[in-house]
Amino acid sequence: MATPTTAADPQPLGLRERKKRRTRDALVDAAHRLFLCHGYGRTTVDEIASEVEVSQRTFFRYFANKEEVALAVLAGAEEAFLECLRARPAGENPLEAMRGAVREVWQSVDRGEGTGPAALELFELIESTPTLLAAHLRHTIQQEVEVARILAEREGLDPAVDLRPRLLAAVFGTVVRISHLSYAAAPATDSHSMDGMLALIERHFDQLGPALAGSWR
Amino acid sequence: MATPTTAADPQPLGLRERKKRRTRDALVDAAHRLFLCHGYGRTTVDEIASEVEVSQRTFFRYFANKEEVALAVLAGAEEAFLECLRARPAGENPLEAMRGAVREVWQSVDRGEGTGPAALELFELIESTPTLLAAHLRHTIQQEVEVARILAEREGLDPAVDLRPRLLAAVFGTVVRISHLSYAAAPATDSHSMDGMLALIERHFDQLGPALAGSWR
DNA sequence: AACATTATGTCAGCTACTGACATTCGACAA
DNA sequence: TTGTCGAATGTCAGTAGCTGACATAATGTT
Repeated sequence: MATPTTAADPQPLGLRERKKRRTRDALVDAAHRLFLCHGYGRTTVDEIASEVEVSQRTFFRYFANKEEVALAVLAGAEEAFLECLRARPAGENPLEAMRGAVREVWQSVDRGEGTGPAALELFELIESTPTLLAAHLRHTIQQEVEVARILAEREGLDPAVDLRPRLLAAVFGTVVRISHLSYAAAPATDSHSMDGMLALIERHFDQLGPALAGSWR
Repeated sequence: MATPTTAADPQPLGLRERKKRRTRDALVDAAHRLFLCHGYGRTTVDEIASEVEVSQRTFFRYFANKEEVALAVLAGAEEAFLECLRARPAGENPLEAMRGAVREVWQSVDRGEGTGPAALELFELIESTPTLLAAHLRHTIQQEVEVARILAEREGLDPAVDLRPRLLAAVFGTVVRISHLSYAAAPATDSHSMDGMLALIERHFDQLGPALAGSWR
């Protein structure tokens, strides 16, 4: 019965891995607190590190740079989106699949998994911090490349030849981003929920056709 | 006749302004040479400054950061695009106006004004340098906001209410960016000219409708 | 020629980030 | 338990981007 190493049934994580995950989470947490409180620029890496009682050098072993710790939770959500998209039924066309995946992700956020409630504040922080915005946009287009890859595979296309996947992924990303913006910009009136966000995205998608059409009058 | 200050007929620029412009141009030039030769990351600001025989501090009086000197010529092209767009006849619809403005800018580049031939190499440098790419994307969306403002004004719309200008500007920016990418990625075969670039953009725009349509098969 | 403005140089300092090496801590076996 | 190995961490020194403060030099103005 008694295996020498503690059994690996529920979580095959050793003590070591758990500890690493703990300090990583603690760093992200402390960083967010400090960023939201004092601002990104006025928070030094040393402060974040000493908050978790870790050396600065260790911080940079977990995160390549200061931006990464700020965008960490977003990176998680992006990864979740990719997994949802890959798991969408093959019968759906590209647009349906992406809408479905976005819905899934926001609903899981709504249930409090992962990022939690600070998502909105985080968006504002990013938008108002040039460095963060730049890094975030770079991540976004990387995400779009991956999304295009998935879409092309679903449809059996070669992404080097057919540019529709890349194009659709980019347009979709744009719609989501603008939705985020007008969501955050809107006075915190009604429907500040995930349903509100999804409705916004749908609405913007509906405006896409008219926007591309010739005249607007 | 003899005005004390030299007359301001052809160029109202004083000696001071000319000198400033000269050193600024020299800095951009030296920076580009060094970046393309040794890479962005391996070029220090001190090297750029001493190349022009200027102190590092002076460099930072001309450019807020190292990225800015790399993206300077692009910023010029973006400004030119805005001016062209503002000058388009009011009869054109938004899409026509933007296509026309893009055509004008590329044609002026073709005539050797401003950026010149190094445009392609610069794009590759930006795409392959994470920091530069991030900064460039940030500039791009700022540009899109301004474009949306112009479009809204042309059509007499309130950009806070109607999101079509913002949406169209973003989609247009995306199409142009992807066109640049596939232009640079293509083997330097035929039509590596401004006409080729414009044709690419047109082609991608034609694919936009199909890409947004339901199924691709 | 004298003065006001403005660009530049110098210096000191902060912060992000990295390489190298020593140390400590968790994993695993005897 | 003990000992050994590898991984995580700490410490230290150093580079580079960037800024404020002040002195100096160049330019424009009267």
